[in-house]
Amino acid sequence: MRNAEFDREKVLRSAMTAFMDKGYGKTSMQDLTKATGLHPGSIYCAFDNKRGLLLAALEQYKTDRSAEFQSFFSGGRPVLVELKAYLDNIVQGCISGEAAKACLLTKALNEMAQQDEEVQKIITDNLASWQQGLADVFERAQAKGELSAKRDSQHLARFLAMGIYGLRTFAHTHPQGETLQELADQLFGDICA
Amino acid sequence: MRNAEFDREKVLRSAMTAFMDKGYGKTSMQDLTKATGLHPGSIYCAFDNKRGLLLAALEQYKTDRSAEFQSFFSGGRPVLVELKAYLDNIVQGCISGEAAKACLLTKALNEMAQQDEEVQKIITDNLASWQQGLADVFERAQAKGELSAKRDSQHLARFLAMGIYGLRTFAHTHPQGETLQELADQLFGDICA
DNA sequence: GAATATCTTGAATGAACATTCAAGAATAAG
DNA sequence: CTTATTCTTGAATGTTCATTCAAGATATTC
Repeated sequence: MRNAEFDREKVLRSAMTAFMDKGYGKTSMQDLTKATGLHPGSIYCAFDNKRGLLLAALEQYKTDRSAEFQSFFSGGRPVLVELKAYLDNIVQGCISGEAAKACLLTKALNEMAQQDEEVQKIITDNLASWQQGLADVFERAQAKGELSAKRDSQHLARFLAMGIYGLRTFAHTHPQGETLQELADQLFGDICA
Repeated sequence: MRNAEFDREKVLRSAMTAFMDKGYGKTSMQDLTKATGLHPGSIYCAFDNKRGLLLAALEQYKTDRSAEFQSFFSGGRPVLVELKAYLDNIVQGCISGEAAKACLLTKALNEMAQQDEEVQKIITDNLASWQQGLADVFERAQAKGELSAKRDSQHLARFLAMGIYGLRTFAHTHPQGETLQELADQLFGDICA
């Protein structure tokens, strides 16, 4: 007997950032061995192949981001205050340029569209549940009377999701943090008016 | 003496769609010879290499989209009506799924970010001039009294550009046309309120 | 119509890549 | 300590890819 030596979470997180930096296609197996510290054989033993490593990384990404989301909306403060903090955090991520200014999901979605149906389904499912999370937030804000119930929470969530997608792409063209913060503030204001 | 036999514009347009379908990296030279009808040697003679073909395709894309933009804002109708038609046209493009629902610029930008500085600069310059075009439209609407001059035209253009980027990414996850049209209408309404 | 310049063709080249595998190393069980 | 099991290692494999180039084809010029 003998146990695997590597830390699965650490490996998946480094694979994640490698994929985010270069994209799935341009990330070579050599890049991945360097990033993870694993040798090719170990990767193939643990994850089948490069695509399997992507799938596992996506799973880990989902776990990590869900936890992050929960921590932002723990309920200690007014819902809209929590939402504002969440948005500001996204803006900061765009500014710092960490991991090519894109989340793994949207980056991979842009790359894989119409090429790998299974991956695409995993990604869109993840994004849909994130969007549902936003809808729940709006629902809660409306239930607590912080937000007019005139607009449907699902509508609001869709619009915010669209705005966040757009913000990330916009960040690629405008690295200036001030402009991004302004846009995010306007987005927040339009939704919570 | 002898002149080149192929139609440069046709070749570049087919290269454009090939790059949009698969992305630059995953579009092989074989794909490109099939799409353009040119043999490898001809491509290398005319465009130096695969990257050169991308650069030329980007140039053609800029020309084509500029012409399209001008045709939408020719001035025959109220500016805001023209703008609405322009937005609806983008929504239709997203629905039909033509060319992976993304414009070549944003698709390539997502793929090349932090990898090819020259290509990135060309793309961001193109996007900046498109955004300036939108700002000019808002300026004109304000000058004609169709739109309140309270908000800066540059601000409005930034917000609309962000919305359109977001709409395209959103379309990847939600193929339903109804939702996209709703989002576009809300975006238009928020801006031209 | 001959000469010349240029373009076209597609097989050949070498590099980069994902993947495999057999040998070696390390741990656990007896 | 010995044996059995599993993990690790990294060179080898075969494929795919961008790129090159020399031979062949075609148009223009004189």
